[in-house]
Amino acid sequence: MTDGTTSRPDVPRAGGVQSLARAFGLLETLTEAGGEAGLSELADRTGLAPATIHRLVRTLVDLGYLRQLPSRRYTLGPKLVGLGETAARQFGRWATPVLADLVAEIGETANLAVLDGDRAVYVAQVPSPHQMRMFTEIGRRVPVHCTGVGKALLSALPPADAAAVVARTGLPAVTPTTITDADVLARELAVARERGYVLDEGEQETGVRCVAAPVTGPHGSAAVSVSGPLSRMDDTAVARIAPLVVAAGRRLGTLLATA
Amino acid sequence: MTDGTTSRPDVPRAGGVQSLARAFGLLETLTEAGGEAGLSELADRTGLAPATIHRLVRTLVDLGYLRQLPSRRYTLGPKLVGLGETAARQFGRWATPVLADLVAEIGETANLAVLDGDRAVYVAQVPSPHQMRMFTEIGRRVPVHCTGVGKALLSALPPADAAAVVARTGLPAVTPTTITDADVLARELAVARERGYVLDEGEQETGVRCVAAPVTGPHGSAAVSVSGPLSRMDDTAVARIAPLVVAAGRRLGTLLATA
DNA sequence: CCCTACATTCCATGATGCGGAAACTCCAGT
DNA sequence: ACTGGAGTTTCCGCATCATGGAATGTAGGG
Repeated sequence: MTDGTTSRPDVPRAGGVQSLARAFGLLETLTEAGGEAGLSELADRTGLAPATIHRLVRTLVDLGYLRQLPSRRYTLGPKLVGLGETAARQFGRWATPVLADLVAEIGETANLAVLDGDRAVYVAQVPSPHQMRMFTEIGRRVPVHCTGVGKALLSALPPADAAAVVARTGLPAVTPTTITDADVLARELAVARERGYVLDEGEQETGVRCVAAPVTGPHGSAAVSVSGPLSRMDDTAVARIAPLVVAAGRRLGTLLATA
Repeated sequence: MTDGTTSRPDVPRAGGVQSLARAFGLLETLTEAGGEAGLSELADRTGLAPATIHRLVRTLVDLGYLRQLPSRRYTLGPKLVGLGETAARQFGRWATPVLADLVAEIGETANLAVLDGDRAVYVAQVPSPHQMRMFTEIGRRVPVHCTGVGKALLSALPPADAAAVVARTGLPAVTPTTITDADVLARELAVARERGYVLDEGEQETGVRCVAAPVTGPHGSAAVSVSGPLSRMDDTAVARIAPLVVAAGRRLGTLLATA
């Protein structure tokens, strides 16, 4: 280590335990590599010595957070599923009451999502009492450019950062109304910043309309959304719903900072 | 690695990177503590020096895997949700085709679950084409004593280990048919080991019948299940379904060892 | 207001993780 | 079958890095 190797640009502030930062870096690298990778692939991607990676990865396998396939490649292990679920439930604990209030007032499904990397992850949900309702799984990761929560999360970011996320993920069309132009999206985000909420007009699933608002917090921010079928979510309904969603976003922000 | 010292629940087994083992131990401790804990509580539970814990925990906070609340207590962070979801999806990738075959043959929802700690976690699912179908979220953790997959997982364990799990979790009644006696459960597990599959007779949700079989693998084992409403899952149907589920369990076991 | 409990920072110590290089394993080519 | 090579795993000496006791800072409770 003769040169200043602590200045790794992609893994910014590693002022803590290096082996830990490296191990989690490996987990993320594995994720980026499609959830499965060999040792040398990890070495190439991270620039670490194979021996070092092997020791870290071996430890993770022993602990059950990684699995080694018979092909000697590595995959994320079952214990991570449990941890992730507990983490999601943790968020849900303080968010669910607020979401439940929203559902009680509005009658449509309410969701809470956080930004993880370049995707939005649903961390809490309260379903609508209607027969026909949205079907969103907690823990599900969705693109940011075509979802209410995704756009709300982007609107809370500095425009440059939001643009960077979009540049990385691209804007694949999921439905006919999906926004596929970065400039159009940027303009919509500007509007969203102005009025405090954002609409999703069937951009991920046809016939589903969604109102979303950011939850401003200290660390990574979050977003609330309410979504339902077009038949119930007409313009009048949206006008009534939007302020409620924005208010819920504020309440959640306060909770997140206080609780 | 064939020595039987893996039965040490509190201290994970050294041999790897200690700071890593300790950090993940802290994450697990945090989970056991209800998802939220202060520094000294973690110190009490783990027996580590506060300074050591603080440094590890600080690193995890910086990395986004832990959140520090304004009360200075710690919670699981948002990044764990994403990792967990990716891990679950990873399992799903190779399991889904097999589950889809099951659904095609049987017409009922098929699930795959793994044992995580003392709970069963659903890691993959293919829903039935029927209107009325099971509603299981991926990543959901359910008790072992009252679910098909749970009992199948237990049946794959050595009887003593299965008994230990049940002793820790207890047998709370969820429905009128839930098994609440450890001996009755032990006897049913013995039968299951014999014939290769296990039934869930509305033990977690009334009116739902479920056929489950273990997936024997090298590391932690898994379990497949098929579940549907009593109206469609009569005795004749079960007799037809059971061998298919057992066969799927074998196929998945082979895949898990080969893929 | 002081006092106690808890969280955080400091710092000398040596245990612990590091990585270059060698041994090994699994395949693919001939 | 034999050989070559890419990828994986083990070895081991060095110094870096994590460690934890003690000191300092920071809320809440009496």
